[in-house]
Amino acid sequence: MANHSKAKRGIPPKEDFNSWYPAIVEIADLIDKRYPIKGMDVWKPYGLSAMGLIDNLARTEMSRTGHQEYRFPLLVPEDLLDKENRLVSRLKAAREAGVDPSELRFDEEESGFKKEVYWVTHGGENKLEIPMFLRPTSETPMYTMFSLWVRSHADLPLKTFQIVNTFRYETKQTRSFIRVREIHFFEAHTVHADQEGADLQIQEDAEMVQTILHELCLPSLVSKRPVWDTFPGAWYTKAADVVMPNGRTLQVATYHHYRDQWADAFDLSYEDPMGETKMCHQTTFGMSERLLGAVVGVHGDDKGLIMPPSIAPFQVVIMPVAAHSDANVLPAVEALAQDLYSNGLRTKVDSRDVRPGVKHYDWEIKGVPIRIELGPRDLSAGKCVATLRTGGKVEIDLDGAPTNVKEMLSEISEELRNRSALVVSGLVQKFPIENLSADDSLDSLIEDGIVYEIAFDGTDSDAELLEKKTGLILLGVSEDKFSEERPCLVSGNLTLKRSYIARMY
RNA sequence: GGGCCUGUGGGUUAGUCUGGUCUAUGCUUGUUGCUUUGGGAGCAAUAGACCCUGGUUCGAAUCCAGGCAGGCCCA
Repeated sequence: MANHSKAKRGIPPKEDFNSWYPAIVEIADLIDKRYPIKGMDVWKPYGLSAMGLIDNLARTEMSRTGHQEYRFPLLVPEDLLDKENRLVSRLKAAREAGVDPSELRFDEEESGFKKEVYWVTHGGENKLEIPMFLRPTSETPMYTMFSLWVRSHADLPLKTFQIVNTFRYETKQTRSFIRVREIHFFEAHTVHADQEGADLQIQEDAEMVQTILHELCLPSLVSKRPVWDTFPGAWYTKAADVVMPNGRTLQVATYHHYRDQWADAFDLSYEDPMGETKMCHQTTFGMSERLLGAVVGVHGDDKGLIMPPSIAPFQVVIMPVAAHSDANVLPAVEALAQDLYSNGLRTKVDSRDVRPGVKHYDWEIKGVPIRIELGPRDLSAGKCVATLRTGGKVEIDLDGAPTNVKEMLSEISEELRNRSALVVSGLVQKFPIENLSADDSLDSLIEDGIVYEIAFDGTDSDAELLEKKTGLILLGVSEDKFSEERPCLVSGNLTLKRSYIARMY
């Protein structure tokens, strides 16, 4: 009977993550994938609401740190891209010139977004003189304007952000929230007088990412990306990766230090107090609906989603029970809802005319943290029954319910943090051998779905060997260094650098 | 970039190989009525589909070609 009911909604077991994930995002009514363009899903109210709450976590952080929200146009004229491409190819040339050729990777690709954008070539019937593309990210449009806005040191720092949709013409397999063609994108861009200003900004970004991930109850691995994986035009790139239950890592946030490289390309300079013209230093910080994808993937279970209370569209759902047999039930439910609501809790009353079990299952699938039943029996006792999505059922007094509920919500958050930390600690393991050479066979040693921790301090070609042999990708150098030196997996050099290799989304 | 597979009501599925009683099956969902309400109740009625275009054929969901859409694997 119990098994039959699961099959009804068709949720595959979470063990089978590759089937579970795409099923649950639709069954929980976050999105509808049936729109006939690959990688472009329709956001449904429940999903959009959760995403909006995530956006607000970001907005809160932005406002706390003195960023202002802007909105730039969607279309970018092609000629603006030239600046960006010149910058990228110049940096690439410089890098190749300054580096021992043996350290270079063989598979250097053409940089920039040129091939990955959607083009607008016509206005009505007329072909456009200068084609335009849909922003894949907004450096180009923003910096074009920044160079008009920034003139003096008094204009700095300029701290901006926007939350907009961006577009990438993905040819690879798309997955809801994880790899999409229309991206719900958060991007913060800052301009500073000098490198120190930008350095501090990068620190601030790192803190904001951790604050947001804490709210979402998600652990992460923070790494400085390898040079070849650095954002085009950036001095360096750092990223936070969340380990999904199938052992693949999902990059959920990146922040880039540009130094003055982009400023140079966009003529972004200012006059300092001495009257001298100087180049600006810049940073960017980006996140997307991948945060929601990580929440879904990490916290959900066989029964459905589990929403962290901070972004649950409904933190509490109240279900009247046997309201037909006692006229006092509905008013009591309304009073309780009002009490919770006025105490800042996102509350929903489910008074649908269906059996209580249906309501339980529905809200369980959607991952509502707390479900409250209130019927004649409770009413006479002045109590109600609260069911936690993380497990357990308790009776609570109607008097002072908001305080109780808030406590339970923070218990749920803690529980989610503990659970996700436990899952990750099982998925991240030490590499099976200490020294890797070209002749080693790893087939029997490397386990599918595991993130490996390694000591690595090799060249680009060492990294290439490592990636080829393992079939995994190097995330970069972790913020979290080893406490004592260890030999690099490939080169054998002693190092403190801790790195991870994994299959990435 | 290379290879493979699949398109049947809102969802899922039978039928396709071997063309014809297919007037297209079951489950689920939707709607209506009765009934029921402390974890997916029941009965009845009703609604809803062969991706598109062309071809082969007396006859196409079924075979062929192209298109569109989706999925999988490898680099």
